[in-house]
Amino acid sequence: MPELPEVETIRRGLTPLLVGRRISGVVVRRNDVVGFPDAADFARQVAGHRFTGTSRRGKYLMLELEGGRQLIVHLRLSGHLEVVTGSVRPRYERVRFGLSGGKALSFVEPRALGRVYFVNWTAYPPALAGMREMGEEPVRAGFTTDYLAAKLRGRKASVKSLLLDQRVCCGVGNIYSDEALHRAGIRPTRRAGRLSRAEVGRLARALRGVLNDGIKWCGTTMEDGRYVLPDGTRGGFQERLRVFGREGQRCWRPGCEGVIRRVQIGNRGARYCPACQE
DNA sequence: CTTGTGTCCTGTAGGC
DNA sequence: TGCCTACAGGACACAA
Repeated sequence: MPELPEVETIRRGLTPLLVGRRISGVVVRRNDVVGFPDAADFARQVAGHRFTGTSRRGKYLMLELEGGRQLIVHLRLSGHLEVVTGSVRPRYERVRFGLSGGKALSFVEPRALGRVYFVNWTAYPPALAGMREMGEEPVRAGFTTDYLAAKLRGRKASVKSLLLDQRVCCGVGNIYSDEALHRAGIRPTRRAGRLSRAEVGRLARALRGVLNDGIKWCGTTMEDGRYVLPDGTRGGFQERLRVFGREGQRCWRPGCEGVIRRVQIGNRGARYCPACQE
Protein backbone atom coordinates (compact mmCIF):
# COMPACT_ATOMS: atom_id res chain seq x y z
CA MET A 1 0.00 0.00 0.00
CA PRO A 2 2.67 2.50 0.60
CA GLU A 3 3.07 4.00 -2.86
CA LEU A 4 5.04 7.04 -3.92
CA PRO A 5 3.05 9.62 -1.88
CA GLU A 6 3.14 7.51 1.27
CA VAL A 7 6.85 6.75 0.97
CA GLU A 8 7.58 10.41 0.29
CA THR A 9 5.52 11.45 3.32
CA ILE A 10 7.32 8.95 5.51
CA ARG A 11 10.65 10.20 4.17
CA ARG A 12 9.81 13.80 5.01
CA GLY A 13 8.66 12.89 8.47
CA LEU A 14 11.63 10.70 9.31
CA THR A 15 14.32 13.07 8.05
CA PRO A 16 14.42 15.40 11.07
CA LEU A 17 14.16 12.42 13.43
CA LEU A 18 17.12 10.58 11.93
CA VAL A 19 19.62 12.93 10.32
CA GLY A 20 22.56 13.51 12.60
CA ARG A 21 21.84 10.47 14.75
CA ARG A 22 24.11 7.48 14.90
CA ILE A 23 23.02 3.86 14.73
CA SER A 24 24.27 2.36 17.95
CA GLY A 25 23.26 -1.20 17.18
CA VAL A 26 21.10 -3.37 14.96
CA VAL A 27 18.90 -6.28 15.96
CA VAL A 28 17.51 -8.45 13.17
CA ARG A 29 14.50 -10.33 14.52
CA ARG A 30 13.67 -12.02 11.30
CA ASN A 31 16.45 -12.83 8.88
CA ASP A 32 14.45 -13.02 5.68
CA VAL A 33 13.48 -9.33 5.72
CA VAL A 34 17.12 -8.47 5.13
CA GLY A 35 17.59 -8.39 1.37
CA PHE A 36 21.32 -7.67 1.30
CA PRO A 37 23.82 -8.59 2.58
CA ASP A 38 22.93 -11.57 4.78
CA ALA A 39 21.39 -10.74 8.12
CA ALA A 40 24.52 -11.11 10.21
CA ASP A 41 26.65 -8.96 7.90
CA PHE A 42 23.86 -6.44 7.62
CA ALA A 43 23.66 -5.97 11.37
CA ARG A 44 27.41 -5.75 11.73
CA GLN A 45 27.96 -3.36 8.83
CA VAL A 46 25.13 -0.94 9.52
CA ALA A 47 25.97 -0.44 13.18
CA GLY A 48 28.01 2.62 14.02
CA HIS A 49 27.04 4.79 11.05
CA ARG A 50 25.44 8.19 11.21
CA PHE A 51 22.44 9.27 9.10
CA THR A 52 23.37 12.10 6.76
CA GLY A 53 20.20 12.50 4.70
CA THR A 54 17.30 10.80 2.99
CA SER A 55 16.05 10.30 -0.53
CA ARG A 56 13.50 8.24 -2.41
CA ARG A 57 13.39 6.34 -5.67
CA GLY A 58 9.96 5.04 -6.63
CA LYS A 59 8.73 3.17 -3.57
CA TYR A 60 12.24 2.69 -2.21
CA LEU A 61 13.17 4.82 0.75
CA MET A 62 16.87 5.54 0.96
CA LEU A 63 18.42 6.53 4.24
CA GLU A 64 21.86 7.91 3.51
CA LEU A 65 24.63 6.95 5.86
CA GLU A 66 28.04 8.55 6.18
CA GLY A 67 30.58 7.29 3.70
CA GLY A 68 28.13 7.31 0.77
CA ARG A 69 26.44 4.09 1.75
CA GLN A 70 22.71 3.66 2.01
CA LEU A 71 20.20 1.85 4.10
CA ILE A 72 17.40 1.12 1.65
CA VAL A 73 13.91 0.13 2.78
CA HIS A 74 11.03 -1.21 0.74
CA LEU A 75 7.79 -1.35 2.71
CA ARG A 76 5.91 -3.52 0.19
CA LEU A 77 2.36 -4.08 1.44
CA SER A 78 2.28 -3.75 5.16
CA GLY A 79 5.63 -2.42 6.28
CA HIS A 80 6.20 0.74 8.21
CA LEU A 81 8.90 2.58 10.08
CA GLU A 82 8.55 4.23 13.43
CA VAL A 83 10.85 5.96 15.84
CA VAL A 84 10.17 4.58 19.30
CA THR A 85 11.52 5.16 22.77
CA GLY A 86 13.93 2.61 24.10
CA SER A 87 11.47 0.46 26.02
CA VAL A 88 8.81 0.20 23.30
CA ARG A 89 8.91 -2.85 21.07
CA PRO A 90 6.15 -2.80 18.45
CA ARG A 91 4.37 -5.98 17.48
CA TYR A 92 5.81 -7.45 14.26
CA GLU A 93 9.07 -5.62 14.67
CA ARG A 94 11.47 -7.26 12.22
CA VAL A 95 14.56 -5.06 12.50
CA ARG A 96 15.45 -2.58 15.18
CA PHE A 97 18.06 0.13 14.78
CA GLY A 98 19.18 1.59 18.09
CA LEU A 99 19.82 5.32 17.80
CA SER A 100 22.15 7.63 19.65
CA GLY A 101 20.08 9.48 22.23
CA GLY A 102 18.18 6.39 23.36
CA LYS A 103 15.41 6.02 20.79
CA ALA A 104 15.23 3.38 18.09
CA LEU A 105 14.09 3.12 14.49
CA SER A 106 11.80 0.11 14.22
CA PHE A 107 11.05 -1.64 10.93
CA VAL A 108 7.64 -3.17 11.48
CA GLU A 109 6.30 -5.55 8.85
CA PRO A 110 3.50 -8.00 9.75
CA ARG A 111 3.65 -9.86 6.45
CA ALA A 112 7.41 -9.91 6.28
CA LEU A 113 7.40 -9.12 2.57
CA GLY A 114 9.19 -5.79 2.96
CA ARG A 115 12.96 -5.66 2.78
CA VAL A 116 15.92 -3.70 4.07
CA TYR A 117 19.22 -3.47 2.22
CA PHE A 118 22.60 -2.02 3.02
CA VAL A 119 24.46 -1.04 -0.12
CA ASN A 120 27.38 0.92 -1.35
CA TRP A 121 26.30 3.29 -4.10
CA THR A 122 28.92 1.87 -6.44
CA ALA A 123 27.80 -1.73 -6.03
CA TYR A 124 24.10 -2.42 -6.06
CA PRO A 125 23.45 -6.10 -5.46
CA PRO A 126 21.37 -8.25 -7.83
CA ALA A 127 18.64 -8.17 -5.20
CA LEU A 128 18.13 -4.50 -6.10
CA ALA A 129 18.28 -4.85 -9.88
CA GLY A 130 14.70 -3.61 -10.06
CA MET A 131 15.83 -0.30 -8.70
CA ARG A 132 18.23 0.38 -11.55
CA GLU A 133 15.69 -0.47 -14.22
CA MET A 134 13.15 1.87 -12.74
CA GLY A 135 11.41 4.36 -15.00
CA GLU A 136 10.96 8.07 -14.66
CA GLU A 137 9.49 9.57 -11.51
CA PRO A 138 5.98 10.77 -12.41
CA VAL A 139 6.44 13.81 -10.18
CA ARG A 140 9.58 14.99 -11.97
CA ALA A 141 9.91 17.17 -15.04
CA GLY A 142 11.14 14.29 -17.19
CA PHE A 143 7.77 12.57 -17.01
CA THR A 144 6.31 14.00 -20.20
CA THR A 145 3.69 12.87 -22.67
CA ASP A 146 6.53 11.92 -25.03
CA TYR A 147 8.14 9.79 -22.34
CA LEU A 148 4.95 7.93 -21.48
CA ALA A 149 3.98 7.53 -25.14
CA ALA A 150 7.34 5.89 -25.86
CA LYS A 151 6.85 3.48 -22.97
CA LEU A 152 3.34 2.48 -24.06
CA ARG A 153 3.92 2.37 -27.83
CA GLY A 154 3.27 -1.03 -29.34
CA ARG A 155 2.40 -2.64 -26.02
CA LYS A 156 -0.50 -5.05 -25.93
CA ALA A 157 -0.82 -5.33 -22.17
CA SER A 158 -3.55 -3.42 -20.40
CA VAL A 159 -2.72 0.16 -19.50
CA LYS A 160 -3.46 -0.72 -15.87
CA SER A 161 -0.80 -3.41 -15.71
CA LEU A 162 1.77 -1.15 -17.39
CA LEU A 163 1.10 1.63 -14.90
CA LEU A 164 1.96 -0.89 -12.19
CA ASP A 165 5.22 -1.76 -13.96
CA GLN A 166 7.93 0.18 -12.16
CA ARG A 167 9.98 0.34 -15.37
CA VAL A 168 7.24 2.48 -16.94
CA CYS A 169 6.44 4.89 -14.14
CA CYS A 170 7.91 4.20 -10.78
CA GLY A 171 6.16 4.68 -7.48
CA VAL A 172 2.69 3.91 -8.80
CA GLY A 173 0.66 1.15 -7.18
CA ASN A 174 -2.91 -0.02 -7.22
CA ILE A 175 -4.52 2.99 -5.56
CA TYR A 176 -2.92 5.74 -7.60
CA SER A 177 -3.10 3.87 -10.91
CA ASP A 178 -6.87 3.48 -10.48
CA GLU A 179 -7.19 7.14 -9.54
CA ALA A 180 -5.07 8.38 -12.44
CA LEU A 181 -7.05 6.33 -14.97
CA HIS A 182 -10.29 7.74 -13.63
CA ARG A 183 -9.01 11.30 -13.82
CA ALA A 184 -7.87 10.66 -17.38
CA GLY A 185 -11.17 9.01 -18.36
CA ILE A 186 -9.47 5.81 -19.53
CA ARG A 187 -10.57 2.27 -18.76
CA PRO A 188 -7.97 0.15 -16.99
CA THR A 189 -8.58 -2.71 -19.43
CA ARG A 190 -7.58 -0.71 -22.52
CA ARG A 191 -4.57 -2.03 -24.50
CA ALA A 192 -1.78 0.43 -23.71
CA GLY A 193 -0.56 0.72 -27.30
CA ARG A 194 -4.03 1.63 -28.50
CA LEU A 195 -4.30 4.86 -26.55
CA SER A 196 -4.44 8.02 -28.64
CA ARG A 197 -1.83 10.71 -28.23
CA ALA A 198 -4.41 12.86 -26.45
CA GLU A 199 -5.24 10.05 -24.04
CA VAL A 200 -1.59 9.48 -23.22
CA GLY A 201 -1.27 13.21 -22.57
CA ARG A 202 -4.24 13.15 -20.21
CA LEU A 203 -2.84 10.09 -18.47
CA ALA A 204 0.61 11.63 -17.95
CA ARG A 205 -1.02 14.74 -16.53
CA ALA A 206 -3.36 12.67 -14.34
CA LEU A 207 -0.47 10.65 -12.91
CA ARG A 208 1.47 13.79 -12.06
CA GLY A 209 -1.65 15.35 -10.57
CA VAL A 210 -2.80 12.43 -8.49
CA LEU A 211 0.64 11.69 -7.06
CA ASN A 212 1.29 15.33 -6.22
CA ASP A 213 -2.11 15.55 -4.57
CA GLY A 214 -1.35 12.36 -2.66
CA ILE A 215 1.85 13.94 -1.36
CA LYS A 216 0.02 17.17 -0.57
CA TRP A 217 -2.50 15.27 1.56
CA CYS A 218 0.19 13.12 3.18
CA GLY A 219 -0.89 9.85 1.59
CA THR A 220 -3.83 7.47 1.89
CA THR A 221 -4.74 5.88 5.22
CA MET A 222 -7.40 3.22 4.67
CA GLU A 223 -9.70 1.82 7.35
CA ASP A 224 -7.12 -0.71 8.49
CA GLY A 225 -4.96 2.22 9.59
CA ARG A 226 -1.85 0.40 8.51
CA TYR A 227 -0.24 3.41 6.94
CA VAL A 228 0.27 6.36 9.24
CA LEU A 229 2.73 9.24 9.27
CA PRO A 230 5.86 8.95 11.40
CA ASP A 231 4.13 11.07 14.05
CA GLY A 232 1.24 8.61 14.18
CA THR A 233 -1.34 10.80 12.42
CA ARG A 234 -3.40 9.69 9.45
CA GLY A 235 -3.02 10.79 5.87
CA GLY A 236 -5.81 12.71 4.18
CA PHE A 237 -6.03 11.45 0.64
CA GLN A 238 -8.48 8.62 1.41
CA GLU A 239 -11.22 11.23 1.60
CA ARG A 240 -10.38 12.33 -1.92
CA LEU A 241 -10.31 8.95 -3.62
CA ARG A 242 -12.68 8.78 -6.57
CA VAL A 243 -12.68 5.06 -7.39
CA PHE A 244 -10.41 3.09 -5.07
CA GLY A 245 -12.49 1.52 -2.33
CA ARG A 246 -15.69 2.95 -3.83
CA GLU A 247 -17.06 -0.13 -5.62
CA GLY A 248 -20.81 0.05 -5.91
CA GLN A 249 -20.94 3.77 -5.19
CA ARG A 250 -21.93 6.54 -7.54
CA CYS A 251 -19.16 8.08 -9.64
CA TRP A 252 -17.64 11.17 -8.12
CA ARG A 253 -17.56 13.11 -11.39
CA PRO A 254 -20.25 15.81 -11.41
CA GLY A 255 -23.05 14.87 -13.75
CA CYS A 256 -21.87 11.29 -14.19
CA GLU A 257 -24.46 8.64 -13.41
CA GLY A 258 -22.03 5.74 -13.38
CA VAL A 259 -21.54 3.25 -10.55
CA ILE A 260 -17.98 2.24 -9.72
CA ARG A 261 -17.18 -1.31 -10.77
CA ARG A 262 -14.36 -3.66 -9.92
CA VAL A 263 -12.62 -5.95 -12.39
CA GLN A 264 -9.72 -8.33 -12.13
CA ILE A 265 -6.68 -7.55 -14.28
CA GLY A 266 -3.97 -10.13 -14.01
CA ASN A 267 -3.97 -10.91 -10.33
CA ARG A 268 -5.09 -7.57 -9.04
CA GLY A 269 -8.24 -5.58 -8.77
CA ALA A 270 -9.01 -2.45 -10.74
CA ARG A 271 -11.86 -0.05 -10.08
CA TYR A 272 -13.34 2.25 -12.67
CA CYS A 273 -16.47 4.05 -13.72
CA PRO A 274 -18.04 2.34 -16.75
CA ALA A 275 -19.82 5.57 -17.68
CA CYS A 276 -16.98 8.09 -17.87
CA GLN A 277 -13.93 5.93 -18.48
CA GLU A 278 -13.65 4.76 -22.07
C1' DC B 1 11.31 -9.20 -25.69
C1' DT B 2 6.52 -9.46 -24.14
C1' DT B 3 2.75 -11.18 -21.58
C1' DG B 4 0.28 -13.72 -18.22
C1' DT B 5 0.43 -16.62 -14.04
C1' DG B 6 2.04 -18.21 -9.66
C1' DT B 7 4.49 -17.29 -5.33
C1' DC B 8 5.86 -15.10 -1.30
C1' DC B 9 3.40 -13.89 3.58
C1' DT B 10 -0.07 -13.30 7.12
C1' DG B 11 -4.08 -10.80 9.06
C1' DT B 12 -8.73 -10.18 8.11
C1' DA B 13 -13.29 -10.81 6.19
C1' DG B 14 -16.67 -13.78 4.77
C1' DG B 15 -19.09 -18.22 4.52
C1' DC B 16 -21.23 -22.05 6.72
C1' DT C 1 -18.73 -20.32 18.22
C1' DG C 2 -15.16 -21.56 15.47
C1' DC C 3 -13.06 -23.35 11.65
C1' DC C 4 -11.81 -22.88 6.83
C1' DT C 5 -10.98 -20.47 2.60
C1' DA C 6 -10.33 -16.57 -0.24
C1' DC C 7 -8.37 -12.37 -0.64
C1' DA C 8 -5.37 -8.27 -0.45
C1' DG C 9 -1.10 -6.26 -2.54
C1' DG C 10 4.39 -5.23 -4.74
C1' DA C 11 7.90 -7.42 -6.81
C1' DC C 12 9.86 -11.10 -8.93
C1' DA C 13 10.52 -15.95 -10.87
C1' DC C 14 8.99 -18.48 -14.37
C1' DA C 15 6.51 -20.39 -18.48
C1' DA C 16 4.68 -19.82 -22.98
